[in-house]
Amino acid sequence: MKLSEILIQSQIFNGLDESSIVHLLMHTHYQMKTYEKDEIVFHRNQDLNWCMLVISGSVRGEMSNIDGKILKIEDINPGRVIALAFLFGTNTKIPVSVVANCKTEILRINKVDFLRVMQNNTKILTNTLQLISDRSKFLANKLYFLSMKTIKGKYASFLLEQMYKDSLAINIQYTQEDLSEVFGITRPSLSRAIGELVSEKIITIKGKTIIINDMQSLKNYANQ
Amino acid sequence: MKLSEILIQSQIFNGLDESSIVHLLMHTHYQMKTYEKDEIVFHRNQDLNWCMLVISGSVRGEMSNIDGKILKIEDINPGRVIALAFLFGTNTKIPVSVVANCKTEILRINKVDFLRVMQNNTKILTNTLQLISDRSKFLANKLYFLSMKTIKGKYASFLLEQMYKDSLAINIQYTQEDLSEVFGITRPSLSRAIGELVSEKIITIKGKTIIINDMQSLKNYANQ
DNA sequence: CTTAATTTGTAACATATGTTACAATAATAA
DNA sequence: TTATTATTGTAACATATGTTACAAATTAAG
Repeated sequence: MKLSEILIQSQIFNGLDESSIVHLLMHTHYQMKTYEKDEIVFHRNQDLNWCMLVISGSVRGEMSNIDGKILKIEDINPGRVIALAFLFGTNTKIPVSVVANCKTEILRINKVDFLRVMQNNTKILTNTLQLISDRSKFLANKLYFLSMKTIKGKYASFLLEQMYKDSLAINIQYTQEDLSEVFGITRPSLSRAIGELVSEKIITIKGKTIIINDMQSLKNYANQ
Repeated sequence: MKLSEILIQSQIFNGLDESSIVHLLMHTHYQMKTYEKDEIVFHRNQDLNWCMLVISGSVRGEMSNIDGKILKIEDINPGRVIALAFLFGTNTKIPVSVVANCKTEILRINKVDFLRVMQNNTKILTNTLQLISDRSKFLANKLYFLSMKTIKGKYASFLLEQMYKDSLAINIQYTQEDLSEVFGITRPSLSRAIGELVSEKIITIKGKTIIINDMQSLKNYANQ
């Protein structure tokens, strides 16, 4: 697949046609870089001067502290720019770490070059503005999720988000280990919380399927 | 004080001269609105379609849940735009509530008008980009602060931030009540944590002055 | 199908933080 | 100064979450 064909589907170049993208690439310094599974793309508090677009594979943004506690922020899949929301601030230190989930190809554009492109192209600029704004909202909601909810509340919110078409049976594709990192808690604590929801007869678990028995109580836990 | 004189010092119009600002105002629909102390400017999850610039007074951004838990995000003082980082996203719901700290005057510009102004003025646009980017970083750091640190760690970080010119004596102007809302915890818990830092001889308290006795241990708690 | 690896449940205990209530102290107003 | 209000310290207890360890169950690999 040609690079421009991938870029045409990216968030940041959304709305541009292929010829514009090809033209942009010709006048920009860029390079491709490949990361292996679990390779660190950059560390929290490192300076970042690249606009990095995921071409293939996947990376994750996460925070960890000295005690080994891990908080996974999100996965970043092809077509998305890494740390876009942090790129134009007054200092260049990035507040998250980014790690490759698997073998991943990343397109790197020099930050100054990217700034120039953005200022010359209204579409890219409004895309950027919208993307950063959405990211701020994402972070603010994450803040609420992480510091205002109990573990049962987090799991309840998660289930309600995963619901599809009002069906009360939800198929879960994440392990408890995955979820505990996203919730910023330990795995046994999550397991206990789920066990309590089951013994309160609010949910029933059948393999990878969760059935909601008592929607009202679940919503109360999720406080929504 | 004339409106344009205030705006010239605002973050968003930073770098523009007075005549440009006067010209902008002439071609924009705006209005002034006054809020009394503790009046709600808008609620979490409310739709916002205004660019709101604080002219005088002060408001605070906060989150609260059904159980009455309050998490104060920050104070917003004159010259700053409220919720700027959330204004350009794909949905218009704002993830925080904003409340007036005291009698506050706010300049409201219609969001569509503001978008037009921004697109016609590179300086305002780059200002906006930088401000939103800084806000994202602020939120991400807040996330780390709130979910990766213990209470003692939060207070230690707070003290280290408050240090001025390597002086080991710090003057605190906040009450424990204030701090507990910013830390997202209860006041007695904060008091206990501070008491422990004192009995561990890491800090000494003399009225509103805190003296750091053991910088290394304090930094360990702050994990930095 | 069998074995190995991963995932989950769970128990016993440790620790951090919340809750409530009240006294001690400090700051402010009368 | 005195009275009032705001702030802080603190105790006793409740609850939520972390820690460690291991067995049971499930899934993947040979």
